[in-house]
Amino acid sequence: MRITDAELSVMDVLWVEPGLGAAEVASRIEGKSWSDKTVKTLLARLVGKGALRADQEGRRYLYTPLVARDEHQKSAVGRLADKLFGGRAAPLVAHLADARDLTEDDILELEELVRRLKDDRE
Amino acid sequence: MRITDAELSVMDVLWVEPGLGAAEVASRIEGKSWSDKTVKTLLARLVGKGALRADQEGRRYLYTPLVARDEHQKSAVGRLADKLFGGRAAPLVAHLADARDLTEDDILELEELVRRLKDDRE
DNA sequence: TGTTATTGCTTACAACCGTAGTCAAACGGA
DNA sequence: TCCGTTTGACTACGGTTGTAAGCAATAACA
Repeated sequence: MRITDAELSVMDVLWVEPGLGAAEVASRIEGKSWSDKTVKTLLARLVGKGALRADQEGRRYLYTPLVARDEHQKSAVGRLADKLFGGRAAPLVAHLADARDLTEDDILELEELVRRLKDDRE
Repeated sequence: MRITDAELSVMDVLWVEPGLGAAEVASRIEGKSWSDKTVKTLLARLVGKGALRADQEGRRYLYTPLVARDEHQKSAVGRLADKLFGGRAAPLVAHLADARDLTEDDILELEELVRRLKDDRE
């Protein structure tokens, strides 16, 4: 399931705080100056494509993600790897290192991650 | 500059073999059964957005990338990192490892990459 | 020389996306 | 009870994307 950029802003809110109503979601969107109508449209589209559940509560709905953020991140990264790098991981990471200056911590984290990957494999 | 999925198929051909004419590009596209009209439209759009150069040769054009594949990969990966991971590299790689089973070789390559990153930094 | 194939240019068109307006029902307060 | 406010449903509308058709010029072939 493809979640568009605009929709992602909405999901970001609900991943952090599930079960909000439309107005609450709208008020928590950062960086955009969207009309609440816009947010409602996005909510409706997300419900339509099965990314959110809408539970009626009185005369409004509370929205909850059906797709975990984790899952979405995973599938988006996987798609990019396939599309641009024939599914190969190392070149992707190399380009990432090039695109974003990695901090000391990033590198340590990566090191640890690679160590874990190696261990898991044995 | 954003290159769409369909456009990417065209770029992929020209990155491997620059300076082809429209018909040649069309014949080298893999995995799609596109009319040559479709390929021409995509070529024109790519020229329009400055991703390709069109050099007239007789009554046709030869197309050559103006954007290096490398540059495109880098910016796409960077965009994804920003959009989904707040620009942080390590979680992206972790999700990648989760999304695609890494081979022994992938892991060794990653290890080598991390080593190089560390060395560069000192 | 008349016809066919090729090429680029222009146009099309439905689906999707970002952004939002209109409308009607219902609730909450004066 | 009347009115503004909130909410969801429906509709809109220009731009982008995927996919392609139509047309006119020209090159190639019979």
